[in-house]
Amino acid sequence: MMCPMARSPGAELALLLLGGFQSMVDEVHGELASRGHEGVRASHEFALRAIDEGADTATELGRSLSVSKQAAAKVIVALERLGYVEREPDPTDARLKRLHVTARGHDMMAQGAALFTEVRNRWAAQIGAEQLDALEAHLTRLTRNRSARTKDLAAGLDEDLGNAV
Amino acid sequence: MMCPMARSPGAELALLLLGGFQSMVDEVHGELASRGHEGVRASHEFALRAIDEGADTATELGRSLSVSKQAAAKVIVALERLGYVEREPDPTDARLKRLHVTARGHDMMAQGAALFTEVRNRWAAQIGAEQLDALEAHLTRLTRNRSARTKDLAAGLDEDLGNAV
DNA sequence: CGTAGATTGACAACCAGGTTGTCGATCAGA
DNA sequence: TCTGATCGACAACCTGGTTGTCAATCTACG
Repeated sequence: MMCPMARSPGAELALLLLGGFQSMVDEVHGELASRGHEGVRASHEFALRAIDEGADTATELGRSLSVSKQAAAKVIVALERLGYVEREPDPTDARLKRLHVTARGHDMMAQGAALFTEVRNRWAAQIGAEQLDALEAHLTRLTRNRSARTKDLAAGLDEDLGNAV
Repeated sequence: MMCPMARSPGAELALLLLGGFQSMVDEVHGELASRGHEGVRASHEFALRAIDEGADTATELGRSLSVSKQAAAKVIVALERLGYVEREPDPTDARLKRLHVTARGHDMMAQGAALFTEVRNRWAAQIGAEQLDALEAHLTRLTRNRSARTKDLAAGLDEDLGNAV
């Protein structure tokens, strides 16, 4: 009763993976908040990175996040409100509103990346760098098939990616 | 643009962990659906297990899931609708409605556990059993502190556990 | 040209899964 | 017996996603 989900090694592994993810994210967001970036969600970080890497319209962002353009639009207004992106009309295509990451946005991205990597380094120190590399290599291999599947669909929507716990 | 979230090894690790979890869950639920258990969510499996392990009232379930009793009540009606639990008034305490897992519920639990373990075995076959054991041991260690923290709060609510992705 | 079809971003409605607050019914202890 | 705690239900709300629809705009073809 005190130990959640024993009994199935498989389920336990799944929980462990989820727990690891949440552990990292909590850690990073806590530190991020105390460095002037409060209210940041993991999805904000990932969306901001996607924008910075070229997904500079709502529809494009939705595509690269494998999410509807409406959902992408919602995170854009959040990012805008937080001061991480700005939106301005495209001079050559009046339908588009071009996105660009602000200085504050870049600061958040840099700090987030550094914090994630810091957590990763702490893990590496605990279990050994080559062990952590091995762990990553394994996870990459183990999820490659599915990633490929999901990526192929591109704007795929019959995958229920939002069903995590 | 095609490769999501490069640039930060730490963020990549986090994504890898999340991807691993989702990969397992998707796999299991797909198979579960094709075996007569459609509409099952990960939360259903975990809640059902908690109920079976003794959390046989709504409030108790909420406690053992670290969630409000109202949220627990919602998953209970879902489980009831799916035929996995039944609810009947407690003869000795008229406030309580005692929960019990149905035969169908036990079947789902068994199949779910078996499928999770099957996925885990496939992973073990791919990366080696002792490597997988090592991976689990590492994740356990790496998340132990946080788990302990979270567990201590018990009905804690200042942790934003729902912030995954 | 001009028009038919795609595409873009906005809006509304909805759903799932959480939250809080409140409430009546019930139990339990002083 | 009364007072306080607990239980389950209900309502309202938030978040992050979905679909459907729409006017505006581009684009390619006749």
